[in-house]
Amino acid sequence: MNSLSTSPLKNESIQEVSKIFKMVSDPTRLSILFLLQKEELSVGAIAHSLSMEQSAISHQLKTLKTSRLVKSKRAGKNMIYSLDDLHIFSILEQVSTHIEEQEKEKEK
Amino acid sequence: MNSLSTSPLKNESIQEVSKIFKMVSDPTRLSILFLLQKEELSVGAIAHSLSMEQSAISHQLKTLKTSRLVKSKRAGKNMIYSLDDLHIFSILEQVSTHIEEQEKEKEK
DNA sequence: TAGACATATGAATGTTCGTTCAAACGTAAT
DNA sequence: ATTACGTTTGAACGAACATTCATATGTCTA
Repeated sequence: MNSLSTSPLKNESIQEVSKIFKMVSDPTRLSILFLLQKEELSVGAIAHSLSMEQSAISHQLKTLKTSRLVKSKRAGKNMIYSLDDLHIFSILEQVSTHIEEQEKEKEK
Repeated sequence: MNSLSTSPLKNESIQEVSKIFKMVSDPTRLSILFLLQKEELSVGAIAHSLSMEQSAISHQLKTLKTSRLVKSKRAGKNMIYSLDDLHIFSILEQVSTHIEEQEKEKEK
């Protein structure tokens, strides 16, 4: 695929960029990232805040960790998760702004 | 879900933001957007450039159009597609930068 | 060490999604 | 009108994925 690339990115990079986007394309994972932007949290705290099962959150945290977007540390019985990639947030904020501008357009 | 939101975005907005990210999380769609950043192109030209079937490209262009990321105009037998949303590109560029920085980290 | 609590793991399920194939549609030229 | 070309459309297939359930692992306390 993409044998005649004219993009500014290498073809392998296209794959990596899309992987990053895939991580934040799931509402649950996106919500987790927004929560962690404010403060580090345990799995249970995230699950409670999102009204979802601990297992589901744990699974998603694992994928986020594999993608190096979050990191974890143990605190007694709890596992505390926090953002491992702060750069991702300038991106999230930019998209949020994007959305807000489109909302305003719709109202016209 | 997310009944006790502490995020800076409304819960409905989380859904919308993830939809945008979903659009650019597919390598084919992402490649199309990068191609169109350079110049407007027909369906066949995109398909040839990516070494994919026209039908597959056409399907993806439809979803991109529905999401208002691209627009189309007819030129004889051809349909010419171009970007409809320029804002999305400052985001793509930012992620590209993000990737490049991570690549450098890996080399250490 | 036994029990309770927090988290992780793996299998199973249902759904979403990208691609392919075949056929239809639209346009231009002969 | 018929043919050729470019594009679209819809059904079908298979792969990817998010969630759930049951179970296992790890940690603290009594």
